[in-house]
Amino acid sequence: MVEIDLGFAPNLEHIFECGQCFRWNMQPDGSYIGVAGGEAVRASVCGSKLTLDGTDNTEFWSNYFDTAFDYEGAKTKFSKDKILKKCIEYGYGIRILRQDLFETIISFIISANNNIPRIKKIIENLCRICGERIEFDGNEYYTFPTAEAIVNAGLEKLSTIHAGYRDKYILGAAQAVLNGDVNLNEIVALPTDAARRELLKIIGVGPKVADCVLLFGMSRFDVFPSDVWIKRILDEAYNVPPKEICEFAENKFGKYRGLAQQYLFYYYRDNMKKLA
DNA sequence: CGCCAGGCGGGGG
DNA sequence: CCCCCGCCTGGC
Repeated sequence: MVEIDLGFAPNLEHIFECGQCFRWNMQPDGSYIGVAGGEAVRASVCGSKLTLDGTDNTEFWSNYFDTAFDYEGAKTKFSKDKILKKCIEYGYGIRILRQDLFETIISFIISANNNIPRIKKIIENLCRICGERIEFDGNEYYTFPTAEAIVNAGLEKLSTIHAGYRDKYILGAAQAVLNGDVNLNEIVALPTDAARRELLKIIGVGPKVADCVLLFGMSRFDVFPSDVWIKRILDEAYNVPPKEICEFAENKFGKYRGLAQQYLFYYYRDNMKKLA
């Protein structure tokens, strides 16, 4: 078991349901089971700590939950804005997970023009057909596949994961990573704008997917992913039209604007749901 | 049945 | 450069 001290009582729902990840599922007892780093683990809250059953790898999971970043400091600065303050009070436990880059690219290619329940199903199907089987707590789970495993599966087999027209994008991205056309080790070393340009070369990766990859797979907090929800939210909350979102976010929220985006998104998505 | 859901690629103006 | 259309699939 691994214990992680996040400085205050963690809120798993805030972390896992804010739209950044697809492989964590709430259990009947309120804990979450997820797969990352080749391990399946159960995350639960124990007092002020996050505990992970099924692993001894403190180093990996401390990095995954980004224990180094000063969330309290960022939240204090953000709270000068009344609207953001309200969002932070609602989703105070949000953290940006440091997810695997390749997994994030493939996952957000799948996310395009899609909804979360279906995205999760497709990713689980993908892992089942070409990930590695692992066991945890009497059940079977599958690791996220390597680029090589996806290429070896081929398009015909990939068509069975029900990704629709995205299956060829998944295959193409995996091929590009495998043959070196896309070099992930080089991309992570690039400044954000240059890294974005490289990501946009991948067929199936547009501006929104690229920004999600930068934020969730590369911890670049200086991006502000803008999807239909964020467009609605910025119009409603700040009266900012879509074309001005990028500039507005940079000026208003500063270098950690990607984190601000998560607080806004989490609050307003729940809030707008209730209205419907 | 039609519509659309946390975009994107491709084609035409 | 911008805009517009079609798109796999599943749910309503």
